[in-house]
Amino acid sequence: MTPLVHSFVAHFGEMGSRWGINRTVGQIYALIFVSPKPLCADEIAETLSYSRSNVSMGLKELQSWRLVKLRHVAGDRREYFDAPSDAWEIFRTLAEERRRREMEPTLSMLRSALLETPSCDEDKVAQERMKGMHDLIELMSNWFDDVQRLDAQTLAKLMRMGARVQKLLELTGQLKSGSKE
Amino acid sequence: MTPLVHSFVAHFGEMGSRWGINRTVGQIYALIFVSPKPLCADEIAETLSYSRSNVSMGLKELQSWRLVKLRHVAGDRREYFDAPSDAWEIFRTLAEERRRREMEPTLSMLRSALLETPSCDEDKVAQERMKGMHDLIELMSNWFDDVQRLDAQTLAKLMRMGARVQKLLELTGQLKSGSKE
DNA sequence: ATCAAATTTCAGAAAATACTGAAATTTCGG
DNA sequence: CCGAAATTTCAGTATTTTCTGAAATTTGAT
Repeated sequence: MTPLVHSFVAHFGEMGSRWGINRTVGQIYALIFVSPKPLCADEIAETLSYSRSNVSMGLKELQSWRLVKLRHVAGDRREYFDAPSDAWEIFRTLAEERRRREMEPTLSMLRSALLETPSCDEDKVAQERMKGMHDLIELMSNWFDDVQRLDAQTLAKLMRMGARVQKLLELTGQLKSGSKE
Repeated sequence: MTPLVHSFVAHFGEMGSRWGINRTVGQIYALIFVSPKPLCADEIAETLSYSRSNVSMGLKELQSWRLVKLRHVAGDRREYFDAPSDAWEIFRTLAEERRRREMEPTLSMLRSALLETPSCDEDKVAQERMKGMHDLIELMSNWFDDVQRLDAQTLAKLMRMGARVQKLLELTGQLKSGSKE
């Protein structure tokens, strides 16, 4: 590993826990991400000094996040991995997986909590707050879904507009009020 | 704790680790969030059966995330806590803290990695990939910043538009091409 | 300033998580 | 199918994180 790659890999190892993955998984991903060619488990284990089995589990985890893709090299029985290098694709994948793992379970818990009949004033207040949380999470979740469908270019344009979208929205409001609906 | 509140609290405890906080912290937050009145550390420790010191550390953590606010009750020396109940405010706070904790350190690592002179072809490829990642994170980071400044109403409107924003953008493109710039 | 109530700190125990190596299983070329 | 190469599983160990209780510190009413 060159010093440049080493520092990148080390950083991903350190940040791993904040991102909800562990050190090994973070480092494996970083290594695959910057590698010019697909890597096999042995190379990864060797480079990072982790056991072959640990790397195997890490790769499974990364596949479950859809952050690495399995490749086959002609005339080689081993499995090779590379990572999508398009940042937008990665962002989409992460957003989708996080929604699935971090938002959906809560949404479904909130949905059933909101169906309960409150048994006291305390429950009434609790349900009101849960309702607020539920509605926001649902809104965000649907928004993610919509945004997934935009192409990278449009998405980038939107982001670059940033707060100026507000102006656009005001403008449309005016247009609309003078037309249908 | 009523069964309704209990299930909400338990869920936050379980999800905690996916969200980058621990079980105690998740449960303390959930309890404060749905409580009709501010709670003090003793009440929380009692309700959740955690030690007073654990609750103290959990509250510190929640304060560092700006998810709970310190209150004082007249004629009582103890510290009471409540949580902002406006979902948008919570979202803003979370987005801002996550950016600070999860994106900024990586952005600064990437910035310095990109200043290095690549020592070989491998480094050249690595830097290209890092550049892609850097640019996206920076774009998102700035976008968050912009979005922070929008009021809840505008933000909600934007989200509800979802993918239809694309139409709006196309429209503006047409308008623009017929005007300045 | 005093002192009791409240909070925080921190060392060590408990629990959870990550990691390894050996064994089991799968895979695929012949 | 056979068997070597590759991958996965899993029980046990190591490490990290969380949690507690006792001691130290801070706070604020008197």
